[in-house]
Amino acid sequence: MKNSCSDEGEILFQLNEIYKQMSPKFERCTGISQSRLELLHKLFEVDEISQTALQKEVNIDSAAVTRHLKQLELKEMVTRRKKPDDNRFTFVKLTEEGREKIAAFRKEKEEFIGKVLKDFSEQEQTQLSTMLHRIQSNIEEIQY
Amino acid sequence: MKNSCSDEGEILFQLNEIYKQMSPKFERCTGISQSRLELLHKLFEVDEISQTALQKEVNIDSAAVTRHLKQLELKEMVTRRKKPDDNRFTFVKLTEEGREKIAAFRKEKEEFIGKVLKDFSEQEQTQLSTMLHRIQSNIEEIQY
DNA sequence: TTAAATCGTTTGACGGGTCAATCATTGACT
DNA sequence: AGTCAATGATTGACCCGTCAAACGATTTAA
Repeated sequence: MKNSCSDEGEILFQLNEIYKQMSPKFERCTGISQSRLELLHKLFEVDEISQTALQKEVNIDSAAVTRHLKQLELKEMVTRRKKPDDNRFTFVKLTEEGREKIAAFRKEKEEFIGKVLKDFSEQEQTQLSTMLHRIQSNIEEIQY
Repeated sequence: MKNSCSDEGEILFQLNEIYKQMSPKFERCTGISQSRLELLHKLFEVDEISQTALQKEVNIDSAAVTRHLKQLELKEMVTRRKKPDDNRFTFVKLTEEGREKIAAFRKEKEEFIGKVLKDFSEQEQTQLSTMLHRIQSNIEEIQY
């Protein structure tokens, strides 16, 4: 009750601010957006995967996935082809060039993460992670 | 080093997920977006304010502020007028209707926050808030 | 076998954010 | 006074996300 104006609201606000401040810096430092890098990471782990399968791994709309992949195709980081025995599916795959570039992105990302979590002990990190997980669960339970 | 794949990366990922999952739910539950509500909150605290002054309080682009205010004006939640002695400025002010509506939004927001932080003790909340502040500071230090 | 339902993908319209260019107004300088 | 710079607001182009509608391909059912 009485703390609703001190910490409670503040935390939501902070989560928001962190996101808004971190996203653009991440993009500048690493040279790629978080969403797109996440997409590439998933592609890195597999050989070839259909778009919907990929979409389910990442938390973004299938429309957005299509658009990302189109642009990545233009940049020749991925190739796409129809699944031979079921033309509804399109398979996506990293190009050699793509695989190489990802390594560089990963490195930038690691550096970035290190800066964000500077001065956090391992213990603090797990503690924070646990709390964030609890928040995530709470959010999941909220129904519209 | 060795924990870079366990917690470190996970935390950034979580912060992202929380934002992406929370924002749409917030909007559905409260009936207004976080940014717009923040704008209204600032307006609530003052009588009349110029757009740039408002923009500096909130962490969004002045172009976005202009667009928000135009829409809020259409909905008759705010009024805008040129500053008499310096026509470059436009002053913004809540309408009576606007002030009343905000009360309702606040209530919805409080409820929402309660759900997000369910089962968090007061101590845990301050602990979390402190850590988030540290992260914010770290982010601020990062230069492009 | 044809009609309907389903599935994966794509597209269009929209909301909301950024940056860069522009406009009107005002202030400062000569 | 007249020019030039600074300031606040606006606009246009773009990125990235959503939803809903459409489209082709395939499967199901009559």
